[in-house]
Amino acid sequence: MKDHVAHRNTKQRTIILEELTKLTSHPTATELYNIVRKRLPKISLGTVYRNLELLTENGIIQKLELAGNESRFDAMAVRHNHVRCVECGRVDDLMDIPDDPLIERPAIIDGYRIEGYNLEFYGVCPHCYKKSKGK
Amino acid sequence: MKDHVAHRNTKQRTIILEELTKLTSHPTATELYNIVRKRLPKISLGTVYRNLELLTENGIIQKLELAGNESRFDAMAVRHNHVRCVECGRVDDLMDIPDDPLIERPAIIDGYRIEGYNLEFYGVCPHCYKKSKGK
DNA sequence: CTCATTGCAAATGATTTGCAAGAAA
DNA sequence: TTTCTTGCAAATCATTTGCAATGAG
Repeated sequence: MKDHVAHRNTKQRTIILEELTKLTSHPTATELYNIVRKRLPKISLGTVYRNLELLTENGIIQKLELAGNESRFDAMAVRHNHVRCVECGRVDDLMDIPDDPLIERPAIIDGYRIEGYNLEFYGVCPHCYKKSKGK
Repeated sequence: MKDHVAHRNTKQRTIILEELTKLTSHPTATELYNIVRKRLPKISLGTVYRNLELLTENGIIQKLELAGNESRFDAMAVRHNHVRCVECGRVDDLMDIPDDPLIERPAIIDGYRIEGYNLEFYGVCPHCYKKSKGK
């Protein structure tokens, strides 16, 4: 979209990407904002949103738009699936699950030019399962 | 959740379900509100939301929580997949696509008790494709 | 009578945007 | 310089909620 525009290397952008890369927790924009704030106390949440959007457009990071939930961000650009815990909301990677059966689908269904799909598993994470057994 | 509570048959609830059932367009709450308002001019958007939620909890209708988009509602309670047009936002049913390959997955992955998944295709609908060719 | 439900308005929560000041290139 | 970016605050958008009044059973 904006391939022709010169993007500048700002301190903010660099640190946002650095901190996101350190995390495997798929933070929300606000969570990442709170982390980045430790290094850049003056940064604003709006800047975090703008940069995450830009990095996503450039394919450097991935935006996980979870059904009915706050978006989360993933520094791993390689496509892979995710599981969301219905209890605590955490999101984990599912590297083992191949997404091939869906990729094989025809590119045109019912007249639609299919561009892709969103697939998201949900369930109870090990931690919350352990807690619920304690009841 | 509320199986023990007595639900009352209100005019509002009846008409909301009636109108939703007439539609195959998977309306948003606001779209349905505007339709229902023709029969019940005093109804409020909040009432529409509350009833759609209740009907969903009771398994009478389906709430489609689309990644990063407004929720839409479907009077067909039988599970089936959907495609969303990235141009105009409309959502259509995909009755032909079986979702079996995913159902066969193990119930526990990486420690997660998998309860289900959200799968949503996206692409360009026939109508928008026709328009874009005209450029 | 009771209490689920409604209409209304205000509140919430996530995300976006307008704008003047600041900083890359 | 030029113009992309930022910080800040206000705006937006979907959805939820508090509350007094209403109505179904």
